[in-house]
Amino acid sequence: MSTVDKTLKLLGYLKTTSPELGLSQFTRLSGDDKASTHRRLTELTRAGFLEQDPVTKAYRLGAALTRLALTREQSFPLAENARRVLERLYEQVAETVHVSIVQGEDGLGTLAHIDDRSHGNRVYIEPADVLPFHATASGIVTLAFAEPAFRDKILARRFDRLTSETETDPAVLALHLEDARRSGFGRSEGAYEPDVFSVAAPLFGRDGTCKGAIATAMPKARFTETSEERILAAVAKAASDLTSYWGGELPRKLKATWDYLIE
Amino acid sequence: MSTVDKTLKLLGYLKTTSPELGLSQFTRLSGDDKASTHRRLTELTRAGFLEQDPVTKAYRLGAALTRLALTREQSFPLAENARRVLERLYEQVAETVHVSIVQGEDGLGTLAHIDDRSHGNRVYIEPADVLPFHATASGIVTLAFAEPAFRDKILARRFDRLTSETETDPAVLALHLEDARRSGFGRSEGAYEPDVFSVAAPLFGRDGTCKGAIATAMPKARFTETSEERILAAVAKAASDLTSYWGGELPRKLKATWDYLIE
DNA sequence: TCCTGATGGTTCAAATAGTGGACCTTGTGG
DNA sequence: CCACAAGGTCCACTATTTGAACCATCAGGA
Repeated sequence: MSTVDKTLKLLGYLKTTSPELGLSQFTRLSGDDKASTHRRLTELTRAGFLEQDPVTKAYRLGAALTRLALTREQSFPLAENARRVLERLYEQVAETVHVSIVQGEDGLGTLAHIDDRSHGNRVYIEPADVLPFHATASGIVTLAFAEPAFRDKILARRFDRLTSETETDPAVLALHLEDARRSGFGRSEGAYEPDVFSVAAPLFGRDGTCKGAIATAMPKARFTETSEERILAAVAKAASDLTSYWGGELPRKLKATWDYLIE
Repeated sequence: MSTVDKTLKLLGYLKTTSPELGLSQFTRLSGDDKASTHRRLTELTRAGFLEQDPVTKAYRLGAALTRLALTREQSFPLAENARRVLERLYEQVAETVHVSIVQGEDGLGTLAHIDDRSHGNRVYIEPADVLPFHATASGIVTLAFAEPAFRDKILARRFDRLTSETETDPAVLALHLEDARRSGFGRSEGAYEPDVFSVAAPLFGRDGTCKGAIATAMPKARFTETSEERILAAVAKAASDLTSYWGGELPRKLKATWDYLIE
């Protein structure tokens, strides 16, 4: 493994659950010795990828990342396109909608969302939440269309039970993935939050890989046989649009599957 | 210079003006040989910091950056805090307001903004624009409070004349910086866009350095002697608030200067 | 008071990982 | 059909990275 790899890997240890780490913690996590870890951290800090708290000496993610992400966003406006597509989708489904993208191996991070404002009983998005792969419609469908190697790595983990409906058995989850691959949609019925129903469709980037999902979430009661086809069609259309805005393409199979929905 | 440095430096060559570069272009820009450059690019691609277009073979900034920036934003919600403070500021000045942060050596990138919706004659923010240091209120005040080394590096450049009012003489710009340091405010009178007046105040991060500026922009005619003090006070208050939300502190001198405005 | 075991940080000989000139392949324009 | 520039690869040589041992500081305990 190259030095650069080892150095960049350090950034990955900083998560929302542990946004600041000290030298010793990095050393333990990486399994390398303290001296090398320290030099790597110093290099990242010099480059602006990390910032060091002058008092506690702890390291956190730095401004250079924001800057580069901003540049990326300006050149290839993923979030802006997402927002545009979400607005159209929201007009059609009148339920909370969101676009989330893969965040390492933890789950999905929300890139953009619109909260429902038309119903009394609505679903809120907590934008800081990381959506777990196994318990959300977005997670399931993303995994279903992800690279096999990545999928296997995730499926090899232990899954938390978040509600009484959460599926934690890898074998059953694999069936759900199979189902998502067949239909093009991920579904979750209260697996993440009780009583919340959600449908998600995959999004693909320029390199053809699945980058995340677009989804809508609503109280279970409002997902009826009457509304189902309308909602699925709207979500599929949105996923197809956003994928092409992102410069990607739907896999041929998926396009064929959705043919009857997006004409 | 370490390998990691050389590798990370490659990311810096991707800007909004050249969002995609090929191997040869990177090689020329870095001055290194092709083989090393190629290996570095490959490593960055593997780590997700770059993406390679499968057809053109060109490299662009990758999804890992968005992911890490998202994590940073969730842990230390710079943009969210910015938006909150902007809303308060907008209520007070009822003009277009924005927060922009240093983007390498090119200028400032806009992190959040609210466009005026109360006047017929209003100023629009183009969020993709990079605000040059020499021609905007935000740029001037950021430079004024930046590290001397950084300031000198920027001042050593050639400046473009964007409007008939743009100042391009480094000596005169140095005086403007002096002025901004004294008052705590940067000003621009049509130097970026004709007829647009703007006032900006500096923002400081946890490490005590100036990260960017908060500003309001309006048609020249609406910045009058009557409105001036109200606007300055609101901007100063907003800068002070946002700085402390960001975990930073105003330099003691500046705090004293603004004392009469923010009590 | 003086241990003990954390923390962050530094040193330098040994060894590993990075370097870059030369080379291959493909595609475009003349 | 050639020349040139593009992306990419090879491998002997060498410079950078490595990590055990080191120091300084701090907090708690006997």
